[in-house]
Amino acid sequence: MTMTVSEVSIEYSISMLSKEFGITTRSIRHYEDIGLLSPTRRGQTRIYSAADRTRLKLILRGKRLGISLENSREIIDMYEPGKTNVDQLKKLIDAIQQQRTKLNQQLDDITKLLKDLNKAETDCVEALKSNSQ
Amino acid sequence: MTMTVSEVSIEYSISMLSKEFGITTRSIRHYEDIGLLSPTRRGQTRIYSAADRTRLKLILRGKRLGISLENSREIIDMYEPGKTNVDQLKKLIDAIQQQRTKLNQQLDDITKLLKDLNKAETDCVEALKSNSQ
DNA sequence: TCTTACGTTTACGTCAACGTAAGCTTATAA
DNA sequence: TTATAAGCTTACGTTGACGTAAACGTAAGA
Repeated sequence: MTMTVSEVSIEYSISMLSKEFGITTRSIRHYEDIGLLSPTRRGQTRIYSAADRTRLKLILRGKRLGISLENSREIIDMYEPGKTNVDQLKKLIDAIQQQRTKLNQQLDDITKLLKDLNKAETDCVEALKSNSQ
Repeated sequence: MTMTVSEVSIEYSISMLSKEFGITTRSIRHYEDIGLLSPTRRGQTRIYSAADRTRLKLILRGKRLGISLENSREIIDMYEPGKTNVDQLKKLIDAIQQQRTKLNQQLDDITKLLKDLNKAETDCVEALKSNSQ
């Protein structure tokens, strides 16, 4: 059987993803347990698509921002508005606005913390200088 | 007994702080349990100073950034370099740099997430428009 | 053939960050 | 004076996000 390039889609094993992102396979399976991922199977073995990999990437980005897995699911689902229902769309827009508010708060927190760190560092450097004299 | 204004320092009760920051008194006591706060006492009752309140503020800011209480303690302690030891100072500068790296990563994550949210929102609005026609 | 690597499921364990009583004291308002 | 609010300690419970161990299947290389 022959196969053209267009028929081949990218696939990832669980260990490939765990190595790429520096997490354990247990974590990846856990994300599946709670319905955040649903890779296809070849026999029992999990096969991850490029879309699955992207979802995982989004999950990890959320984690770095202190977003719970549960909330990550909601956020990720925002990107795929397969919901034609008007009420659901309005809810989505509302949720998006809330998330934006939280992110802006984080932005503010980060700039403040960075300023504090700068101050702390110069203080340290000063202390080192006066110590070496 | 008379008292001049300069003798009076600002004090807070535990419930005042819990209301101001929208957290439970249990949380505040928990932060004390693990050594993040150490208010003075009037009898058994906790009395919080302006400095205590600031520490609490920093803790909560850290929480919004997904920083653990343990790490928050370290970060907060960076601001008070009572350490004259050169090694400790160098360690501090190193920790500061690490924290900065993490924060910059978060900054990047946030801008990306905000972009995604904008896209998701316009998609929603579009869907609403085509739905109302 | 045997071991080594990678995959699987099931299930109990753990750690952080509190929640949630229970049972007690003290102060102020009705 | 009673009850209502605010404070306290002690201690067990809970939730999220995995860790860890057991017990097993499958495929490739020495």
